[in-house]
Amino acid sequence: MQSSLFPDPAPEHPLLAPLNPEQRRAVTTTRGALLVLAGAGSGKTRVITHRIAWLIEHEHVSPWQILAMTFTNKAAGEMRERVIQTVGDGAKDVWLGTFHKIGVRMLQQLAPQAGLRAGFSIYDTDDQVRTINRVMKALNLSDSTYKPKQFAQFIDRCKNRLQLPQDPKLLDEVESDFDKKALAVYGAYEAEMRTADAVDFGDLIMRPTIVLANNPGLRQNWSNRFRYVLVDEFQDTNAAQFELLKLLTSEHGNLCVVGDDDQSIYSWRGAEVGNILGFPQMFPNTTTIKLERNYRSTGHILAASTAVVSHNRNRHGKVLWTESGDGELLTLHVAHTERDEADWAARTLEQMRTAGTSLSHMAVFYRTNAQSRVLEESMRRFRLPYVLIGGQRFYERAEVKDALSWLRLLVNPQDSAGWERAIHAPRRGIGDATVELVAQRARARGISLPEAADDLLVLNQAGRSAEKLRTFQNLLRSLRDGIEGLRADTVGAQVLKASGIRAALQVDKDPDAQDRLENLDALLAAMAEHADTAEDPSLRGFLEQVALVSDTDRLGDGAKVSMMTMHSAKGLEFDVVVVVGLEEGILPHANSLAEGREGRDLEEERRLLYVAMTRARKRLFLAHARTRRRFGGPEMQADPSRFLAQIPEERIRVEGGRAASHSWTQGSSWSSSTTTGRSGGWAQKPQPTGGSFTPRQRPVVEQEPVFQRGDPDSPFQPGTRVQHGSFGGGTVLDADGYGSDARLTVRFDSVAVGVKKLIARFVRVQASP
DNA sequence: ATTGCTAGGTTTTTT
DNA sequence: ACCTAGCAAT
Repeated sequence: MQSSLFPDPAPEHPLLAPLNPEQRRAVTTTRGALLVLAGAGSGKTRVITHRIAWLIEHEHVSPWQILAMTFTNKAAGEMRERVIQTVGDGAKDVWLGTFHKIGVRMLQQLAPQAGLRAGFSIYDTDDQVRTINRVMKALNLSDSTYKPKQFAQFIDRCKNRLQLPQDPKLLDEVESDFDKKALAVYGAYEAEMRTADAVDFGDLIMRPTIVLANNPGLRQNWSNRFRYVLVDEFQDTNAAQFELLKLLTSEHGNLCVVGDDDQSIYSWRGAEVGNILGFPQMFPNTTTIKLERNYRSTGHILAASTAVVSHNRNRHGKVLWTESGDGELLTLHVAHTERDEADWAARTLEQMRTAGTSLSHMAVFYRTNAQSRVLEESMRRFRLPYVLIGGQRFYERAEVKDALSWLRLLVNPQDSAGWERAIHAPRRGIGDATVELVAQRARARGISLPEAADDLLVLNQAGRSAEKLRTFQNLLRSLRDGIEGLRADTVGAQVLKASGIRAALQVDKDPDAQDRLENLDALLAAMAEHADTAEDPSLRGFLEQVALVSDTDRLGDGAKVSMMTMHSAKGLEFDVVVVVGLEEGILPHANSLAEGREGRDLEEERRLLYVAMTRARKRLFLAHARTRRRFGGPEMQADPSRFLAQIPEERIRVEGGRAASHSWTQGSSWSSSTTTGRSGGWAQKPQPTGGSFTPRQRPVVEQEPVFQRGDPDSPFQPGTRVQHGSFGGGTVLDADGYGSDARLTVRFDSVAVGVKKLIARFVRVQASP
């Protein structure tokens, strides 16, 4: 069916033996520009690792001449491991890492040209916002209607497109009041970053790119150094990243990009699908290879996910196929509330475990991190071990950030954001007034906060808290003097002690203080591990790692269910996948439904579901709840996601509650809705594509019936006869709440049972006598 | 200067 | 429901 028109290059070579013809071509086409359109589960990682191995073993390229870029540390780690497995330890010299990691390594070597000192700091989003806040104060914009985050977004957007504040094109584009102010903030922010010897995430790509672009000699050197450049997940590159790739391959043009336009889900971060869609035009002699054979999923899963994504108009278009059988049907569960949904997820996973699947091969995906809480609760209730991927990161906890800010100050004495944090960690009698004094001095002289503090002390203008400030500065200096040649974790221990961070927590009566202390110990443990195992065991190396690696990147240790957002799921695969919250407003997310975006956001939401579905190897469970609370408010009606209607009905089975689209036509059908089975669902009805669940097409009743105590419409009027699975028949005494969650007080007929309080969903209303 | 309270916003996704 | 920034009280 998909046999190649090209003869197999060298099928007898052991590296090529496990590959199909297209994969072989992708591995052996080493010269020039190569675009590999790799469908989900088509063996993309295998192609990249074998290609690297092929270059080294067959073409005798030195490992250090190969550069391989990924987007996540997970992907980089996996790839590194697999390459080493294939070619041995020689592969350790391959430059393999995330774009940002490669950016840092380049910047370390290009620091002088980039105007940075060797120990420069990497600011995270939090540091960035702090800096913008300070800049806004300086520009008297603190009271403006715009928030620091908006300016941060503006700055990121500029950097993703390689636009410096003085860029003439940027100046041209500026029109609105916001743009004008944002540009001013951007300029001042850059100046501030320079005084602090700091870079942000955007800089990690933009700065090396600009250096190479402005310096033909360096560009030549770097491009000659890397003879072969490979990029994974190319659909997620932004303009700056693509430009960097062009510069790095300018001497030889050996650029191999692998990606899938259907899995482009990061446009909000500046990714341009155009990079992959227009790649052949950009590199005129591009070889294009499509990998369309899927090795991962069952036929049903593949067909269902393909059906969904094929509703998108803006795509290359691939036809994935598989030789594995159809497998089990997909399952759609209709839950009443998000809690029911979570419980069902836990129960389903438990069943899968009983049936023999290891928990480490199961995952639950959701759209927003906020959805994880209910799921966690259910997992705990059902005693299912789980790992949360993403979410609140270890290194973002306040006490950990406090300790890190001290460490950063030791490596980079000009780190203003670190200084601003460290001076309050712990509280030392220096308040905002003093900090503001320092900030003003820094502004006036164009220097960093720590330097300005020294400046004020020398001039005796540090105000009331001068002595405390002097103690702080001296402490920093003496710590800095003593760390030469020490292990990172030794320094860490010293800092925790000398700063008073640990002591302050030890006397803290807050019940969480113990947890925080344990987190600090965990930080020290991480530092020790780093000192023992890392390629660059220095403190600087540790801080760099912290800035670029989220701790939860590692997964799959132990028999635990993985829980993560659909975004983090990209690149992973699991035997059993459960996707929850498939409702309008969640997926597609409400923010993607705004007017005037030509449906592009909606298409990205659809791709997100596609990514989620295609992670599954054997079983795929989908769920939506009929009501959900947002912001802890009351349960609100939620409509099933329009994307569900795009799954062919013969691929999916509806289970659980009465199908949503029937509930409002049948009155209080919810009272019997816990009966499992297939009591007529939307899947039985022929559905036109394009979403028959949109509100305007629904029957008139918009609101789920809500019953409060004493509500005359409630089917649970006092006196109503009900039936319970184990307690038998009884009579309702009182009802409170609404829907299936109503709390009932029931006198059961059996004297042994007596009066019980229970939840409405556990009883059936008996037919009227 | 620090603590403790309230109000208001928050939830899209991440290197 | 939860977190934060901003305010009043100490």
